[in-house]
Amino acid sequence: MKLLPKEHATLVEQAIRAAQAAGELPAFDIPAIEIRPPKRADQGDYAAAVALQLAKPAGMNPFDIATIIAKHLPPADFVASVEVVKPGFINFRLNDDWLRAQVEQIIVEGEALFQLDLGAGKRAQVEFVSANPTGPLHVGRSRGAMVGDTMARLLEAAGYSVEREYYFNNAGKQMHDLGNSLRIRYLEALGQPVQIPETDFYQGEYLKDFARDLVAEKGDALVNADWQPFKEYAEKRMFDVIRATLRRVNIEHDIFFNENSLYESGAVWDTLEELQERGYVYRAAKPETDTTNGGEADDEENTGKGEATWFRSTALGDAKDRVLVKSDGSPTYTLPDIAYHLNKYKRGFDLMVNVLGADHGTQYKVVAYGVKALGLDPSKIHVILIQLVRMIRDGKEVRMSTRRGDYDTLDDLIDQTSPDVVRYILLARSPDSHLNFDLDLAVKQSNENPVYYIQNAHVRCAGIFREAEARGLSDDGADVSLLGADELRFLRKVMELGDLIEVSAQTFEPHRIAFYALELATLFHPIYDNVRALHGDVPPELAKARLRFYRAAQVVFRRVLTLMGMSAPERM
RNA sequence: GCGCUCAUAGCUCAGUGGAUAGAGCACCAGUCUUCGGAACUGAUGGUCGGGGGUUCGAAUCCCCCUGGGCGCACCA
Repeated sequence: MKLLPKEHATLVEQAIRAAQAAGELPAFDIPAIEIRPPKRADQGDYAAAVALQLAKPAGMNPFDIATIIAKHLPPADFVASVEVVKPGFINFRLNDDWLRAQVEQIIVEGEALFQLDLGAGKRAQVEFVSANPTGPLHVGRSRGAMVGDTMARLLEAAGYSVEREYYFNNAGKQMHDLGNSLRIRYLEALGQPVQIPETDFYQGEYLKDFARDLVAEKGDALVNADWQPFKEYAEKRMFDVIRATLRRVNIEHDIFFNENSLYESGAVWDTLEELQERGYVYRAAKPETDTTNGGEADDEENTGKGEATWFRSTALGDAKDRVLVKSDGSPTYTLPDIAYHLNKYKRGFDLMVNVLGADHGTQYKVVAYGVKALGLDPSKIHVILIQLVRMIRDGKEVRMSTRRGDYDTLDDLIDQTSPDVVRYILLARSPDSHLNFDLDLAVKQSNENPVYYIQNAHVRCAGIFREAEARGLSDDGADVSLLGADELRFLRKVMELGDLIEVSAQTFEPHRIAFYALELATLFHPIYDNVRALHGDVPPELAKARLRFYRAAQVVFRRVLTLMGMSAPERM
């Protein structure tokens, strides 16, 4: 399938070169030529503003430049006409016959529609979710889950070979607290008098369930055990729950990477050593430079703790140096984080995408400094920073807290709505934008909810073919030249999908596909009303051509829904 | 206080320096004697938070201001 913006850009570039060779345009460096569909239909299907950009370097009137470019444009099968307009726009109009012929091409490509080779031979990794298994996934985390998985799908569509990775830590204080919390619940389940601690305790109902199961399995054999066996049991059970939840929304990670393995392999200390060799490490009771307070104020937090090991990240532009190893000899989270990314580089990915919550905004920069300090190319990593989700119910914000157990879990949310609704709502927002998840709206199964609107387009196509089959009608050997203006309008939009995949993948903006899907559905439904295939008044040949069109439309909706990790239902 | 980020229709939000700023929902008015029906059509609705600047051209880039969110640990 052709990427029309690129195709047009090539034509324009060739025209500029030809005009320069003919002496009609002066010599200048040809800029990147941007071609895009204009906002209004009377401005053509694709437009180039390059003549306006060239006015200064060429020292000419933009309209004249555009006229000269248009004169030198080589012919192309997809172009019907070219028009030069007022300030200097070059407007292209697609050839209708060529467009109609795309119906067959769409059907041929099927589920691989607009599969690109942008990342051909390249390996990409997307790290997302990465929640420690201290509880079920809650809604706050799940936005990153949908964005990450959709990002992975788009990269696959762009031609990358993609690995999905989940990074977690089962060795820290959180997991210790989890084990201890389960221990208390276990004793409680055995009928022993227990005191529920005020702090460092996970209050979720799920631990009571685990405790009951544990009693059923082992009886009172663990009465005198410490937190450790409880932690191991809880971790295993928790991961089962988390993976099952993710599977419900079509997410499956290829690799679960345990931070602890970086300690077991020695990678953490190797990383420190390498940073040291490169001159980025020093030991001191205080940072060498403290740009936050000019080194004047004697921070209490920096005193009386002895010597720590510091990362001289200020040498790379950081606001302050960071502690790598505390004075008690244990590393901070920063060091294993850097070691983890070093590990990723060693695995040879060409591209690494990290999906993180906005609360990690500072931390990822420190990791980037670490990567740079190790002599690696930080531009291979791209971070998608996700703003937090606010749950709104009855017009009011619902606060979430993992510890107190009164949060809305992703499972709850799926139960109340559907996997597809959750996927779409959490995807259909720019990552930069705060997301108000209106629970009341999401629960509603009405046309206020775009998910149904989009999926219904696919359902309607499927319905047509159920009915056609019942009537013994076929679209074999259809003459697509009979398709009209409505269908052409839809096909024009379809032709934008390839560019959308490319841009989304390159700019790491998976939300674009969600808006595209809605636009496509908005275009489709009126056509479905107008362009009838099964109505008695429609001549057989025309009916056949229209069926062919709907077959292509169904392919497109299935492709788009699949890219979003959603189902393409046959009926609703 | 410092850093990052956001502010666009009543609400929720799109908008990759280009032409007259868009969509969904809500609201209002209609359509289908319901074919395939979570459907369709139309209307209303905007000083793009405010003020400067760069540019032939700014919602978009730069600076200042106002107001939200998040971060500023030898926690993760």
